[in-house]
Amino acid sequence: MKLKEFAKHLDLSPTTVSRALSGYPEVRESTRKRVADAAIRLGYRPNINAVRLVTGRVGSIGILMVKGRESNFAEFLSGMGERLGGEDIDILVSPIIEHDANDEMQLFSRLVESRRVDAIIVNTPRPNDERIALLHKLGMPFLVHGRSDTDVPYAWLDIDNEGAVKRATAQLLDLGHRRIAMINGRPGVTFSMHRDKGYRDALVERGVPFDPRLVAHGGFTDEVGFRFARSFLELSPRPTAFVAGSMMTALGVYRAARSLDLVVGKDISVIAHDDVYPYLNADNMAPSLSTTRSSIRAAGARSAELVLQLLAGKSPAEIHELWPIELILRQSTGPVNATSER
Amino acid sequence: MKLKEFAKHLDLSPTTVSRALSGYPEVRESTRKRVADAAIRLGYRPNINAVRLVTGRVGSIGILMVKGRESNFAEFLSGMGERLGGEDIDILVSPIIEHDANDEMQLFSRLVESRRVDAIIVNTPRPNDERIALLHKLGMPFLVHGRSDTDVPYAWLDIDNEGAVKRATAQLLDLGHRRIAMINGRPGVTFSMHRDKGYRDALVERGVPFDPRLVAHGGFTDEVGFRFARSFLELSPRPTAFVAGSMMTALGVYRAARSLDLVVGKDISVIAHDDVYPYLNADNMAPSLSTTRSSIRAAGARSAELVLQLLAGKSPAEIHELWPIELILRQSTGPVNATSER
DNA sequence: TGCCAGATTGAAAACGTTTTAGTTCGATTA
DNA sequence: TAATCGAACTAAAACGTTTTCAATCTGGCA
Repeated sequence: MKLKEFAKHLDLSPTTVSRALSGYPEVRESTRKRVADAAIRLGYRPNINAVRLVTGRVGSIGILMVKGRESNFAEFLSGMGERLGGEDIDILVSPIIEHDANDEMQLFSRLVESRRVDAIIVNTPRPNDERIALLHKLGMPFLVHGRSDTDVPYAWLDIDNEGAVKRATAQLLDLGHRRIAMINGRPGVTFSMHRDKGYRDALVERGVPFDPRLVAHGGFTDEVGFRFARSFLELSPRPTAFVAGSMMTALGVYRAARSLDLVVGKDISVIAHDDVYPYLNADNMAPSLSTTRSSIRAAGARSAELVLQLLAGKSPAEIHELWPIELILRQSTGPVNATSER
Repeated sequence: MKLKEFAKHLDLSPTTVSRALSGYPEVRESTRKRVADAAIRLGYRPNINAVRLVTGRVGSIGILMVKGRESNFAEFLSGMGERLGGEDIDILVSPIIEHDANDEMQLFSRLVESRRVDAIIVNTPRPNDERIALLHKLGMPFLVHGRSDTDVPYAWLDIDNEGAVKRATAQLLDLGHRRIAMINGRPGVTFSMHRDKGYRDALVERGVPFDPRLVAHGGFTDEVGFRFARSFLELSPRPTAFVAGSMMTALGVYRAARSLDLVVGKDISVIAHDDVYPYLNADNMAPSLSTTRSSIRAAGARSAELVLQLLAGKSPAEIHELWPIELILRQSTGPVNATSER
């Protein structure tokens, strides 16, 4: 059913019908009602592509899905979904095969130049991220989940990674730990660097020397957590505490401890960052895991909201949100244990 | 840069330029090359919405994201991405807030009637799924990931859940287990029913009586696995083996066992279904976990391929794929242990 | 030379809306 | 009474492509 045909049914012009459905003021209330009812009854719905062409607005937000970053991606996405559920706005997911910076830039250009999306969400930025420069140059509204380090003004939402890790590390120092291992995220991305800084700052403040051999970088998997934890625990003297980048990494650390007959919470302490997955819960781990906690789903929901504000005309320079992170102590942290320092 | 302007630069008509870029045969090779080069140099890209309007093709595949089903969703999505990476096709994710069947139907109607997508993927179907009936009626191409039980012809890709669970259960029976608990997925969806059937059939074939108290249904979370496993293990006599619906559930079972000082692989046996997540690996669990294994990411990739075939005109009735599942035995399964039967 | 087929190219219609620039009509104002 | 105004509506242009139909050009052949 096309607009023209539908309008004829109603004995109105397409103009009036279009205005009635879009809620313009210059149509009589009774007419509007009549149109709205008929639209439902006859099942008329505007062809979205015609609308997009003529208005220039697309009604969708683009986001890249990079292989290997999907666990967080899903949570973030469904957070966006929570906010966007009622709105008439879709999420356009552009899959990207390799994490090849060039490919990614191409994809952004395509998204922008072919007018597929009204705005874009950039995730896991690096310092001086060229994606940010590109989008700024192209004049496409965008929100960065995380932060970069660049002259370009941009809208962002980030959690206080530095503060969180600093607090976690300080907590472990307060418990008497001096050899604290850090299993961080992939190298080169801003959030890993912020976490590194939080870790070092905490050590420096207490006058504990920084030992680069106790810091590792890698993806957020059980496997990575296990490997690094094992190799750290083979050092002599070995670390008595771990700061882990994710729940998955922490699972690996737990496993490494068990494999060496060490008891988490007694022989070694662990604090991990918890992105809050629906299927895995820090309280439920054995022993329960101390965490710095921040729901990535909430970040997704808020990001969607901020994008809407951006689209409503708010200046990117006014959109900067840094979320504080709570530290939740559970059973995986305890005072340093003399027998375990070997 | 618009087509008209771009064509003027080249001293050609819009017609010829359009044809050159779309690869029609009636344009001279030298002209095509000239156009293609200029397009890159000048950064011309057709306005996708104009193209969509005039061709009626949209170049995107729709999929609903239902809250609470996201862990598998991400893997499936990134599988789709693997296949769609090179194609000029996007994935449109429609978030849906509540798992309210009515809402879901509305959303499907919207997707179809406003011409946002060329095809739709339906996931986690129920028997006699009304979504399938709707899409069939509306004439929208769609692929079901999983199976329903309906008269409507439809294209589907599914794994052999029934066979997998039957084999897993049979294996446990072969090891001498007689009281085998089953922690299945959510009730009412087809795949859970198929798994239930596989479980029962295996018991029946060996003449072991079916005990409904040993079967539970729930979401695929650590929490659910733990709760059910605990309550099963408090039965008397308690089960000596578990069939778990997912890796997450299995983590919960492991935890329940540890909490009761039972050793997995000796005191109790566990076989779980592994959807193959990048961040959690059956080999890496302690003890390593026996699984029925099928990559949901691979299913996503293949689904994308099948949708492309559907769009190329292949009949839905010809698209039926049932994937066999391998059973991989690791350390979590062992012969029934006399001391553990209490 | 004149004609024809095939190879290229172009003009204009079409896609289905929204929006601009009116038009109509009754009520209000001077 | 004539002019003005505002409310409600409409005709037609515009959005940026693809595609249909037609025109032109080229070389081969009689």
